[in-house]
Amino acid sequence: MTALHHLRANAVILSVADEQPRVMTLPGTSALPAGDLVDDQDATLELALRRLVREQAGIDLGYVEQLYTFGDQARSPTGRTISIAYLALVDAGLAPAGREAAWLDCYQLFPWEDWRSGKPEIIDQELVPALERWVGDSALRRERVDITFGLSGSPWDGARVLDRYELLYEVGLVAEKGVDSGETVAGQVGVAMVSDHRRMVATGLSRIRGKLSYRPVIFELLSETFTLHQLQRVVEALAGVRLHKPNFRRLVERGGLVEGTGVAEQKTGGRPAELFRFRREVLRERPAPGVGLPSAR
Amino acid sequence: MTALHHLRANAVILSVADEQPRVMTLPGTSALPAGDLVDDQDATLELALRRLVREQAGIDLGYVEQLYTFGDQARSPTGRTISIAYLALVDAGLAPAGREAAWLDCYQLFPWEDWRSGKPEIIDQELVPALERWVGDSALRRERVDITFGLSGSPWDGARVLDRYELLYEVGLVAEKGVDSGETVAGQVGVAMVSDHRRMVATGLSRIRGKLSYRPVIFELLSETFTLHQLQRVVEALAGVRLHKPNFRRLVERGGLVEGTGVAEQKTGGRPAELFRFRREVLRERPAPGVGLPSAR
DNA sequence: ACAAAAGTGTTTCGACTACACCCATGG
DNA sequence: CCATGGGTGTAGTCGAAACACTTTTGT
Repeated sequence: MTALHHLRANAVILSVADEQPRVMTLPGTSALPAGDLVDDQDATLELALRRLVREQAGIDLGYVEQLYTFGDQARSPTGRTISIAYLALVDAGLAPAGREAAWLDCYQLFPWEDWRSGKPEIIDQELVPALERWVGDSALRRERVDITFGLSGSPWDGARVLDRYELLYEVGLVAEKGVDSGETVAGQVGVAMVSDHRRMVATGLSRIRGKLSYRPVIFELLSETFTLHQLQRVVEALAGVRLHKPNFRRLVERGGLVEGTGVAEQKTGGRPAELFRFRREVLRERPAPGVGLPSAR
Repeated sequence: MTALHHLRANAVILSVADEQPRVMTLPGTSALPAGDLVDDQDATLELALRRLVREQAGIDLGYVEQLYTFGDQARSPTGRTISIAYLALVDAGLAPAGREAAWLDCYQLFPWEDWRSGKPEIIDQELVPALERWVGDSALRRERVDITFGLSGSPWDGARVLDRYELLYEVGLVAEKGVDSGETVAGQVGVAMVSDHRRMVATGLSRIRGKLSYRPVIFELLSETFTLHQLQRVVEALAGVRLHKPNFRRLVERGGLVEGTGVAEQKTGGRPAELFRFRREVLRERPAPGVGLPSAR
């Protein structure tokens, strides 16, 4: 009656260090922290995940949300594997590294997602030609590629990280496809991860890019106090775009998202900067407080 | 090593008829279509859900997205029950009813969510007094209640359907809590459903209310052509608020979301209205096309 | 005629953008 | 001094909100 299902939990743990978004992996692997959900010692799935990460990586997670449940993998004789993926955000200052945890640069996984120094070359040099071949004269494929990669006059939508990964997967441009199907295609892009872990990271990046503009999640990645410059750099790292400094300052200050502490940070490389902190009251004042990226509408 | 997990899929199937949002249930019950995921005959979980709904309710779903995976229920000796909930939207015109499927008014489940005729009386008459008692002098509870229910000057955020249900659950104001814990509290609100199905519907309503303003999902609930009045009524039904007619028209037309067909609908009760259709090209033009509700930022 | 619903014009308001510019510190 | 980053002013643009109003049908 009830079949055996292999149930796993996976953790996409993100932080930003040195202006790079990065995801936690198990040292020496390209695998996310993950484990079987074998018993019922935890009251909730989220608590099970927290325990799992504590045991595997020695870190107590703060912000955690459920990401997505993946169940489409190749089947095993004992039944389908179901993976419940969670997204966690940690302050780079508190994030461990070394024997227990390693960190992988997200833009090594998705080089086409970092537009901070302009349009990534890989798009026009490698992705577009391959995508064009795949499109052929299919109008459906044409529309999908245009929307997903912002071609033919469509705008680039930073939050479509997952759509882009999935399209590249279908086209055969990412290594996992070759691994899965046994065949290898020339010109694969980005660093691969085991199983469908890169898809999970793409899901996480999509989620947080979308959420930046309507929830103050960004402060989960920063210490208690920070300069506006640091805040801006972290937002830029995640969003993958450069922002206009004077306007960014006003948006977060006038938006009531932060408040000055009166204390100044000295080691800025220039004039000392005031330290700010997240202004919690904003949650009571505005329905959807976030940092507001260009074309968030 | 691997434990037995009871894995189920649940379907929150929404449509709007007679200006009321409603959710599909199995006839004679207050249960969502659901079933065990027992074998691997389906390539993906979503396909398994589609088959399940076809078999149980005799309907082929169109728009489907994964909602959330619930796993916190009371445990059984054979292991935890994991429920993967999906959200589906169907055009009221195509939706069946009768022996195979019944429909339950969403605002019977959540009477406090329908603000189309002003603030629902149940809020001030029943919810607020009970919530105030629960708050006591806890600042944490105070903040949570204020944000969730828009008290003490905080704005009402339509998309927080789930937050509100979960808070009422914790406070003991919804019947499921009594069912689960064996105790009953006086003054429970809204129609209950079996197990955690009402929570799933709340999750679905939250999701779609949030999505209305940045994805053109509303058209999944309408037939091929419609008057702007019909469109507005469906949006209002889901969002639970009245909208300003002239501005609504312009928002969807100038926003490129719809285009006129030149054909007129006669039976409007007044002047004939032009029939419109969804303008698919908007997907190529704008990053996040939606209907734009008041205070969507 | 009048009710009911469709549909248009115009003004105001506020949010975000872009551009130009000044300030304070370290080397 | 000048490089680096901190920080401010202001004008323009665009979309949304509010209000007043006209048009076309059925009864």
